[in-house]
Amino acid sequence: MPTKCFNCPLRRKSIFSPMTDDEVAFMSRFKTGELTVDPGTQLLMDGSNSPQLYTALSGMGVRYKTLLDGRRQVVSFVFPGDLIGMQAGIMGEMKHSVEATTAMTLCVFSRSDVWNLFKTHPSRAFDMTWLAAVEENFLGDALATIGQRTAIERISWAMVKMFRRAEALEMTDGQFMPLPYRQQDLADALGLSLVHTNKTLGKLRERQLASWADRKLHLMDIDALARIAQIEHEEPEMRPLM
Amino acid sequence: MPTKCFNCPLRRKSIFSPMTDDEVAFMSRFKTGELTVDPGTQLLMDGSNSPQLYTALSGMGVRYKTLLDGRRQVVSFVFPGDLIGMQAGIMGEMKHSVEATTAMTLCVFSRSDVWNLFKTHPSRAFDMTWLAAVEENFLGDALATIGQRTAIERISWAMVKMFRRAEALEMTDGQFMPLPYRQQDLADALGLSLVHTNKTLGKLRERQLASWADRKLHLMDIDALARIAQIEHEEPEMRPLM
DNA sequence: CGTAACTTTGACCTAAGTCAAGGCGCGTGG
DNA sequence: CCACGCGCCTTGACTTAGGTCAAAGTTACG
Repeated sequence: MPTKCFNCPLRRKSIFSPMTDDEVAFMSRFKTGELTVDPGTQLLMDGSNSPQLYTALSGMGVRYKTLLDGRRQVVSFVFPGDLIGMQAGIMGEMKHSVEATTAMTLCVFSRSDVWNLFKTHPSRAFDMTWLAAVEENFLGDALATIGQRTAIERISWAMVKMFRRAEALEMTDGQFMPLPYRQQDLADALGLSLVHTNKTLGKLRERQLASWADRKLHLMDIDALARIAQIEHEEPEMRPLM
Repeated sequence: MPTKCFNCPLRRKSIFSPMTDDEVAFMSRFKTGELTVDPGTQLLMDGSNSPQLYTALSGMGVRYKTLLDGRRQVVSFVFPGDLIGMQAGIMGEMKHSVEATTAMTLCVFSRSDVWNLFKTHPSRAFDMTWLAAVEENFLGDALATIGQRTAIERISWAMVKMFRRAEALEMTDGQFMPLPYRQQDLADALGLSLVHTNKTLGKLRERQLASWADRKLHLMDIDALARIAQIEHEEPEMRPLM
């Protein structure tokens, strides 16, 4: 039985900007269903013009691009609350693929309703654009990371970024958070080889800064990691939820 | 004397989706002025909450992020028709800086009118989101380039991408296009050192594929470059102009 | 209990970075 | 009008971070 938007568990998290009753009611109508998928499921394919967009309710995934010869770039990790498939919703075609890493449940929206959303609910349209801007900003940061930072800086950066996201979503438990990916996924996200990623993770473990095993990430010293990665301290910003 | 939107020279280019008379009229009101700047001018600063957004009418620039210790990542090159400062317009604060490389003229919009645009002109709001999605897609491609491609592939990728953009804007002259940047800018965009960028450009010159001097790029064999970069052939897609 | 999907480790290699010096064109001021 | 300084490009010599290869652990699972 699908969750009704008005008691959406995600919306209560303090990271998400509040919605008016009218907005919630509209989203309830906008939502066409709920989807549950197994780990490994391909949600969206590069080049597809999927008629659906999704908001991740629970579970985690990866977005990635593939070069002709098979090299893979992980573009970002999908966390609960993320909107998936906006490119298809706006531009008509996906430019990357999305795969579920764990089991996921997703709110399903219909692409053809997006235009209606823009016409009748400008505040929700604004929020959707906000999400696009947040994503653009993130990709810019990721670009700076891959383009300029060393391996240990990159990995520290990724851990701090992911941990902060997890904190905002109340997914952390003390110094721990779930991190159900493979080292290969992180390597593909950071433009490093699997072997070098593994060895660099080993260094962080030795130095008692972070350790990642059994799909759990343990950050022992997030400030030290942030210093290594040269991440400035920033308050978590509120963001909309679609 | 500022150009009126209804005879905007840019809008005529076939790459830009057509606008209704009503949309043009609205943009005319949305536009608060025109700005002309000298080469080297800082248009927007990381962290600023500039009250303005711009559309580049002519001239070229760079968007970039800077790490604490000064390392610089060029996020993208600004071409005519690009919307600048949407992050501030939507999220309230710029997350990168923008600098004019050549002299530029820009349409000026007021950030405080953006919300009004969403309320009264959903089609223009949709277009703005489209631009954000295009930019997001581009940054994803750039990420894949820096993360996965070798130096010669990266540079070939950049040249083909830029040349295609220039073609769409009718800025090319046969095999030539203006490219007023320094090698350092390209290096910072691709995550390469200046020296290695220079040597790789030398290789492309030797192999008679591309040569870049005197702020002009000469692409002798764009297909060969696209093959090196593993760029799939794609028709230039129409995009909105703000 | 075998096999497949991941992680870990060691040995070796190479693409790209760093350092340093020189060249070239241009603008400015003596 | 020339020369000196500055910004940018070029080149060569050397170094290194990170890649590749290969093999051995580990865990989960049918």
